[in-house]
Amino acid sequence: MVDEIVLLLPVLGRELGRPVPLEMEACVKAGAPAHAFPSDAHVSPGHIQVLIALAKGPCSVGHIAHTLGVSRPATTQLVDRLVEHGMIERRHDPADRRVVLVDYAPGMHEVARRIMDVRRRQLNEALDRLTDEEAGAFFKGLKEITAALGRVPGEEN
Amino acid sequence: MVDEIVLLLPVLGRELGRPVPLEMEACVKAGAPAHAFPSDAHVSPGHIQVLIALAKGPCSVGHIAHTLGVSRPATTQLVDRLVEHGMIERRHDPADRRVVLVDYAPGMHEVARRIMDVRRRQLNEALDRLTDEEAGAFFKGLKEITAALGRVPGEEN
DNA sequence: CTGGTTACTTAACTGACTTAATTACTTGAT
DNA sequence: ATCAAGTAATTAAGTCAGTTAAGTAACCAG
Repeated sequence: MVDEIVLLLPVLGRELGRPVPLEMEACVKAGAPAHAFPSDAHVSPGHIQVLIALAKGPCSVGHIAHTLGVSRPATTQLVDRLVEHGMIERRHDPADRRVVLVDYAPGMHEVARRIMDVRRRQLNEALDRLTDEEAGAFFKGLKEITAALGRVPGEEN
Repeated sequence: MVDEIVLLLPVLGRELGRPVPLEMEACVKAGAPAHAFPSDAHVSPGHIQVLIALAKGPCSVGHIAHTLGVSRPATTQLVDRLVEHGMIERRHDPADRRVVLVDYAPGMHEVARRIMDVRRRQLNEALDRLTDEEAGAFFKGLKEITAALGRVPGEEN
Protein backbone atom coordinates (compact mmCIF):
# COMPACT_ATOMS: atom_id res chain seq x y z
CA MET A 1 0.00 0.00 0.00
CA VAL A 2 2.81 2.38 0.84
CA ASP A 3 4.11 2.20 -2.70
CA GLU A 4 0.71 3.00 -4.08
CA ILE A 5 0.42 6.01 -1.82
CA VAL A 6 3.86 7.27 -2.84
CA LEU A 7 2.75 6.84 -6.42
CA LEU A 8 -0.58 8.53 -5.84
CA LEU A 9 0.41 11.54 -3.75
CA PRO A 10 2.27 13.44 -6.45
CA VAL A 11 -0.59 12.81 -8.84
CA LEU A 12 -2.86 14.44 -6.31
CA GLY A 13 -0.42 17.29 -5.96
CA ARG A 14 -0.42 17.96 -9.70
CA GLU A 15 -4.17 17.55 -10.05
CA LEU A 16 -4.51 19.99 -7.19
CA GLY A 17 -2.23 22.49 -8.81
CA ARG A 18 -4.32 22.87 -11.91
CA PRO A 19 -6.19 26.16 -12.03
CA VAL A 20 -9.94 25.98 -11.58
CA PRO A 21 -11.41 28.28 -14.21
CA LEU A 22 -14.94 27.47 -13.13
CA GLU A 23 -14.59 29.39 -9.94
CA MET A 24 -14.31 32.60 -11.84
CA GLU A 25 -17.82 32.10 -13.16
CA ALA A 26 -19.03 31.69 -9.63
CA CYS A 27 -17.51 35.07 -8.84
CA VAL A 28 -19.40 36.79 -11.56
CA LYS A 29 -22.64 35.04 -10.74
CA ALA A 30 -22.22 36.04 -7.15
CA GLY A 31 -22.12 39.67 -8.16
CA ALA A 32 -18.45 40.39 -8.41
CA PRO A 33 -17.59 43.25 -10.75
CA ALA A 34 -17.33 41.33 -14.01
CA HIS A 35 -14.56 43.50 -15.41
CA ALA A 36 -12.39 42.43 -12.51
CA PHE A 37 -12.26 38.93 -13.95
CA PRO A 38 -10.95 39.06 -17.52
CA SER A 39 -11.80 36.05 -19.60
CA ASP A 40 -8.56 34.25 -18.91
CA ALA A 41 -8.37 34.90 -15.21
CA HIS A 42 -7.85 31.69 -13.38
CA VAL A 43 -7.83 31.07 -9.69
CA SER A 44 -5.10 28.84 -8.38
CA PRO A 45 -5.36 26.80 -5.19
CA GLY A 46 -3.06 29.27 -3.51
CA HIS A 47 -5.55 32.06 -4.08
CA ILE A 48 -8.33 30.02 -2.59
CA GLN A 49 -6.16 29.27 0.38
CA VAL A 50 -5.67 32.96 0.96
CA LEU A 51 -9.40 33.52 0.85
CA ILE A 52 -9.98 30.72 3.33
CA ALA A 53 -7.29 31.99 5.64
CA LEU A 54 -8.99 35.38 5.61
CA ALA A 55 -12.33 33.92 6.68
CA LYS A 56 -11.24 34.18 10.31
CA GLY A 57 -10.56 37.87 9.94
CA PRO A 58 -7.83 40.21 8.66
CA CYS A 59 -4.39 38.72 8.46
CA SER A 60 -0.80 39.85 7.92
CA VAL A 61 1.13 38.75 4.85
CA GLY A 62 3.63 36.90 6.99
CA HIS A 63 0.91 34.99 8.77
CA ILE A 64 -0.67 33.95 5.50
CA ALA A 65 2.71 32.84 4.20
CA HIS A 66 3.17 30.65 7.24
CA THR A 67 -0.31 29.16 6.92
CA LEU A 68 0.23 28.33 3.27
CA GLY A 69 3.73 27.02 3.78
CA VAL A 70 5.27 29.30 1.14
CA SER A 71 7.71 32.19 1.20
CA ARG A 72 6.60 35.74 1.82
CA PRO A 73 7.38 36.88 -1.72
CA ALA A 74 5.15 34.15 -3.07
CA THR A 75 2.40 35.37 -0.78
CA THR A 76 2.91 38.92 -1.93
CA GLN A 77 2.25 37.74 -5.48
CA LEU A 78 -0.90 35.88 -4.48
CA VAL A 79 -2.18 38.93 -2.67
CA ASP A 80 -1.26 41.13 -5.65
CA ARG A 81 -3.39 39.06 -7.98
CA LEU A 82 -6.38 39.01 -5.65
CA VAL A 83 -6.11 42.76 -5.13
CA GLU A 84 -6.05 43.25 -8.90
CA HIS A 85 -9.29 41.35 -9.07
CA GLY A 86 -10.78 43.48 -6.36
CA MET A 87 -11.32 40.53 -4.06
CA ILE A 88 -9.22 41.73 -1.17
CA GLU A 89 -7.62 44.88 0.17
CA ARG A 90 -4.37 45.82 1.77
CA ARG A 91 -4.14 48.30 4.59
CA HIS A 92 -1.58 49.14 7.20
CA ASP A 93 -1.91 47.93 10.73
CA PRO A 94 -2.34 51.11 12.78
CA ALA A 95 -0.54 49.46 15.67
CA ASP A 96 2.55 48.57 13.64
CA ARG A 97 2.79 50.31 10.31
CA ARG A 98 5.24 47.74 8.95
CA VAL A 99 2.66 45.00 8.80
CA VAL A 100 0.20 44.94 5.96
CA LEU A 101 -3.19 43.66 6.97
CA VAL A 102 -5.04 41.81 4.27
CA ASP A 103 -8.79 41.59 4.33
CA TYR A 104 -11.78 41.07 2.07
CA ALA A 105 -12.73 44.10 0.04
CA PRO A 106 -16.09 45.55 1.05
CA GLY A 107 -18.91 43.31 -0.13
CA MET A 108 -16.55 40.56 -1.21
CA HIS A 109 -17.02 38.42 1.83
CA GLU A 110 -19.98 36.70 0.25
CA VAL A 111 -18.24 36.32 -3.10
CA ALA A 112 -15.26 34.73 -1.38
CA ARG A 113 -17.56 32.31 0.35
CA ARG A 114 -18.99 31.23 -2.98
CA ILE A 115 -15.58 30.73 -4.55
CA MET A 116 -14.63 28.56 -1.63
CA ASP A 117 -17.88 26.66 -2.03
CA VAL A 118 -16.92 25.54 -5.51
CA ARG A 119 -13.81 23.85 -4.21
CA ARG A 120 -15.64 22.61 -1.14
CA ARG A 121 -18.30 20.96 -3.25
CA GLN A 122 -15.65 19.16 -5.25
CA LEU A 123 -14.15 17.83 -2.07
CA ASN A 124 -17.47 16.94 -0.49
CA GLU A 125 -18.32 14.85 -3.50
CA ALA A 126 -15.36 12.67 -2.63
CA LEU A 127 -15.88 12.72 1.12
CA ASP A 128 -19.49 11.64 0.69
CA ARG A 129 -18.26 8.27 -0.43
CA LEU A 130 -16.58 7.81 2.94
CA THR A 131 -18.16 7.06 6.28
CA ASP A 132 -17.72 9.58 9.04
CA GLU A 133 -15.05 7.45 10.66
CA GLU A 134 -13.21 7.10 7.41
CA ALA A 135 -13.37 10.82 6.80
CA GLY A 136 -11.98 11.43 10.25
CA ALA A 137 -9.21 8.94 9.69
CA PHE A 138 -8.40 10.52 6.35
CA PHE A 139 -8.12 13.92 7.94
CA LYS A 140 -5.85 12.55 10.63
CA GLY A 141 -3.64 10.81 8.09
CA LEU A 142 -3.49 13.93 5.99
CA LYS A 143 -2.20 15.98 8.89
CA GLU A 144 0.37 13.37 9.86
CA ILE A 145 1.72 13.07 6.35
CA THR A 146 1.85 16.79 5.79
CA ALA A 147 3.78 17.13 9.01
CA ALA A 148 6.09 14.24 8.15
CA LEU A 149 6.93 15.70 4.74
CA GLY A 150 7.64 19.10 6.24
CA ARG A 151 10.69 17.63 7.91
CA VAL A 152 13.74 16.30 6.18
CA PRO A 153 13.61 12.60 6.97
CA GLY A 154 17.14 12.40 8.33
CA GLU A 155 16.69 15.11 10.95
CA GLU A 156 15.21 14.11 14.25
CA ASN A 157 14.30 17.40 15.90
CA MET B 1 -13.34 20.00 8.57
CA VAL B 2 -13.80 20.43 4.85
CA ASP B 3 -12.33 23.90 5.02
CA GLU B 4 -9.30 22.65 6.84
CA ILE B 5 -8.77 19.97 4.24
CA VAL B 6 -9.06 22.48 1.42
CA LEU B 7 -6.51 24.57 3.24
CA LEU B 8 -4.24 21.62 3.93
CA LEU B 9 -4.23 19.84 0.58
CA PRO B 10 -2.29 22.46 -1.38
CA VAL B 11 0.24 22.66 1.43
CA LEU B 12 0.74 18.95 1.06
CA GLY B 13 1.03 19.33 -2.67
CA ARG B 14 3.78 21.92 -2.34
CA GLU B 15 5.61 20.06 0.38
CA LEU B 16 5.47 17.04 -1.84
CA GLY B 17 6.84 18.95 -4.79
CA ARG B 18 10.05 19.90 -3.08
CA PRO B 19 13.06 17.95 -4.31
CA VAL B 20 14.58 15.43 -1.94
CA PRO B 21 18.34 15.90 -2.15
CA LEU B 22 18.93 13.23 0.47
CA GLU B 23 17.96 10.48 -1.87
CA MET B 24 20.96 11.15 -4.01
CA GLU B 25 23.20 10.16 -1.13
CA ALA B 26 21.31 6.92 -0.87
CA CYS B 27 22.13 6.27 -4.52
CA VAL B 28 25.81 6.65 -3.99
CA LYS B 29 25.80 4.63 -0.82
CA ALA B 30 23.94 1.90 -2.62
CA GLY B 31 26.71 1.65 -5.14
CA ALA B 32 25.51 3.87 -7.94
CA PRO B 33 28.30 5.30 -10.09
CA ALA B 34 29.09 8.42 -8.10
CA HIS B 35 29.94 10.53 -11.14
CA ALA B 36 26.38 10.04 -12.38
CA PHE B 37 25.13 12.21 -9.55
CA PRO B 38 26.76 15.63 -9.65
CA SER B 39 26.68 17.51 -6.40
CA ASP B 40 23.52 19.42 -7.21
CA ALA B 41 21.51 16.56 -8.65
CA HIS B 42 18.17 16.39 -7.01
CA VAL B 43 15.46 13.84 -7.40
CA SER B 44 11.95 15.15 -7.79
CA PRO B 45 8.81 13.22 -6.85
CA GLY B 46 8.17 12.63 -10.53
CA HIS B 47 11.42 10.75 -10.88
CA ILE B 48 10.61 8.56 -7.94
CA GLN B 49 7.22 7.87 -9.44
CA VAL B 50 8.87 6.66 -12.61
CA LEU B 51 11.10 4.34 -10.64
CA ILE B 52 8.13 2.95 -8.77
CA ALA B 53 6.16 2.46 -11.96
CA LEU B 54 9.08 0.49 -13.37
CA ALA B 55 9.15 -1.88 -10.41
CA LYS B 56 6.53 -4.03 -12.11
CA GLY B 57 8.67 -4.39 -15.22
CA PRO B 58 9.54 -2.47 -18.38
CA CYS B 59 7.07 0.17 -19.40
CA SER B 60 6.36 2.41 -22.39
CA VAL B 61 6.67 6.17 -22.07
CA GLY B 62 2.99 6.58 -22.79
CA HIS B 63 2.03 4.17 -20.06
CA ILE B 64 4.21 5.96 -17.54
CA ALA B 65 2.69 9.27 -18.57
CA HIS B 66 -0.77 7.90 -17.93
CA THR B 67 0.21 6.49 -14.55
CA LEU B 68 1.72 9.79 -13.47
CA GLY B 69 -1.12 11.87 -14.84
CA VAL B 70 1.15 14.09 -16.94
CA SER B 71 1.72 14.64 -20.64
CA ARG B 72 4.03 12.47 -22.69
CA PRO B 73 6.57 15.28 -23.23
CA ALA B 74 6.82 15.77 -19.49
CA THR B 75 7.50 12.08 -19.12
CA THR B 76 10.17 12.22 -21.80
CA GLN B 77 11.95 14.83 -19.70
CA LEU B 78 11.73 12.74 -16.56
CA VAL B 79 13.10 9.74 -18.41
CA ASP B 80 15.86 11.90 -19.92
CA ARG B 81 17.09 12.93 -16.54
CA LEU B 82 17.04 9.42 -15.14
CA VAL B 83 18.89 8.10 -18.19
CA GLU B 84 21.52 10.82 -17.73
CA HIS B 85 22.05 9.56 -14.23
CA GLY B 86 22.38 6.01 -15.48
CA MET B 87 19.40 4.82 -13.47
CA ILE B 88 17.32 3.57 -16.37
CA GLU B 89 17.63 2.66 -20.02
CA ARG B 90 15.58 3.14 -23.15
CA ARG B 91 15.21 0.49 -25.79
CA HIS B 92 12.83 -0.13 -28.62
CA ASP B 93 10.01 -2.58 -28.33
CA PRO B 94 10.82 -5.27 -30.90
CA ALA B 95 7.11 -5.83 -31.45
CA ASP B 96 6.36 -2.19 -32.29
CA ARG B 97 9.39 -0.09 -32.98
CA ARG B 98 7.52 3.14 -32.29
CA VAL B 99 7.25 2.46 -28.60
CA VAL B 100 10.22 3.06 -26.34
CA LEU B 101 10.44 0.62 -23.49
CA VAL B 102 11.91 2.04 -20.32
CA ASP B 103 13.58 -0.22 -17.78
CA TYR B 104 16.12 -0.15 -15.00
CA ALA B 105 19.70 -0.10 -16.16
CA PRO B 106 21.60 -3.29 -15.32
CA GLY B 107 22.32 -3.46 -11.62
CA MET B 108 20.18 -0.44 -10.84
CA HIS B 109 17.20 -2.37 -9.64
CA GLU B 110 18.58 -2.47 -6.15
CA VAL B 111 19.59 1.19 -6.23
CA ALA B 112 16.10 2.15 -7.31
CA ARG B 113 14.66 0.16 -4.46
CA ARG B 114 16.80 2.11 -2.01
CA ILE B 115 15.82 5.46 -3.45
CA MET B 116 12.21 4.49 -3.10
CA ASP B 117 12.89 3.36 0.45
CA VAL B 118 13.92 6.85 1.45
CA ARG B 119 10.55 8.21 0.46
CA ARG B 120 8.78 5.16 1.83
CA ARG B 121 10.40 5.57 5.19
CA GLN B 122 9.24 9.18 5.33
CA LEU B 123 5.71 8.06 4.65
CA ASN B 124 5.83 5.11 7.03
CA GLU B 125 6.83 7.44 9.80
CA ALA B 126 3.48 9.14 9.37
CA LEU B 127 1.44 6.01 8.76
CA ASP B 128 2.82 4.43 11.94
CA ARG B 129 0.84 6.94 13.92
CA LEU B 130 -2.34 5.57 12.42
CA THR B 131 -4.10 2.31 13.17
CA ASP B 132 -4.50 -0.15 10.32
CA GLU B 133 -8.12 0.85 9.87
CA GLU B 134 -7.20 4.51 9.77
CA ALA B 135 -4.48 3.86 7.24
CA GLY B 136 -6.93 1.97 5.08
CA ALA B 137 -9.45 4.77 5.36
CA PHE B 138 -6.81 7.29 4.47
CA PHE B 139 -5.87 5.35 1.38
CA LYS B 140 -9.49 5.09 0.35
CA GLY B 141 -10.05 8.81 0.84
CA LEU B 142 -6.92 9.61 -1.07
CA LYS B 143 -8.10 7.67 -4.07
CA GLU B 144 -11.57 9.22 -3.96
CA ILE B 145 -10.22 12.74 -3.78
CA THR B 146 -7.67 12.21 -6.50
CA ALA B 147 -10.44 10.87 -8.70
CA ALA B 148 -12.77 13.73 -7.80
CA LEU B 149 -10.18 16.36 -8.63
CA GLY B 150 -9.43 14.74 -11.95
CA ARG B 151 -12.85 15.76 -13.14
CA VAL B 152 -14.09 19.26 -13.68
CA PRO B 153 -16.68 19.68 -10.94
CA GLY B 154 -19.45 20.78 -13.26
CA GLU B 155 -19.27 17.80 -15.58
CA GLU B 156 -21.22 14.75 -14.61
CA ASN B 157 -19.80 12.02 -16.82
C1' DC C 1 19.86 59.85 16.33
C1' DT C 2 22.09 55.80 15.05
C1' DG C 3 22.61 50.83 14.35
C1' DG C 4 20.15 46.64 14.27
C1' DT C 5 16.02 44.00 13.43
C1' DT C 6 11.51 43.01 11.33
C1' DA C 7 7.74 43.12 7.55
C1' DC C 8 6.97 43.48 3.15
C1' DT C 9 8.12 44.19 -1.69
C1' DT C 10 10.91 43.93 -6.01
C1' DA C 11 13.91 41.61 -9.20
C1' DA C 12 16.03 37.82 -11.32
C1' DC C 13 15.96 33.14 -11.83
C1' DT C 14 14.56 28.04 -11.73
C1' DG C 15 11.98 23.83 -12.56
C1' DA C 16 8.01 21.34 -13.86
C1' DC C 17 4.54 21.45 -16.42
C1' DT C 18 1.71 22.70 -20.86
C1' DT C 19 0.50 22.78 -26.18
C1' DA C 20 2.00 22.60 -30.98
C1' DA C 21 4.83 20.86 -34.41
C1' DT C 22 8.21 17.03 -35.98
C1' DT C 23 9.98 12.44 -36.69
C1' DA C 24 9.54 7.51 -36.98
C1' DC C 25 6.92 3.79 -37.35
C1' DT C 26 2.51 0.83 -38.10
C1' DT C 27 -1.68 -0.36 -40.38
C1' DG C 28 -5.19 -0.85 -43.69
C1' DA C 29 -7.26 0.32 -48.20
C1' DT C 30 -6.72 0.58 -52.92
C1' DA D 1 3.27 -2.33 -53.62
C1' DT D 2 2.20 1.99 -52.05
C1' DC D 3 -0.15 5.73 -50.16
C1' DA D 4 -3.15 7.93 -46.36
C1' DA D 5 -4.18 8.01 -41.86
C1' DG D 6 -3.10 7.23 -37.25
C1' DT D 7 -0.10 6.51 -33.09
C1' DA D 8 4.41 6.79 -30.06
C1' DA D 9 7.91 9.51 -28.78
C1' DT D 10 10.44 13.59 -29.17
C1' DT D 11 11.70 18.63 -29.78
C1' DA D 12 10.55 23.42 -29.33
C1' DA D 13 8.51 27.28 -27.22
C1' DG D 14 5.96 29.28 -23.71
C1' DT D 15 3.65 29.59 -18.95
C1' DC D 16 3.31 29.69 -14.13
C1' DA D 17 4.22 29.01 -9.30
C1' DG D 18 7.71 28.85 -6.54
C1' DT D 19 12.67 30.10 -4.92
C1' DT D 20 16.75 33.32 -3.16
C1' DA D 21 18.83 37.81 -2.80
C1' DA D 22 18.61 42.53 -2.54
C1' DG D 23 15.97 46.79 -1.50
C1' DT D 24 12.69 49.80 1.23
C1' DA D 25 10.16 51.34 5.19
C1' DA D 26 9.06 51.15 10.06
C1' DC D 27 10.05 49.91 14.86
C1' DC D 28 13.15 49.87 18.93
C1' DA D 29 17.21 49.93 22.11
C1' DG D 30 21.21 52.32 23.35
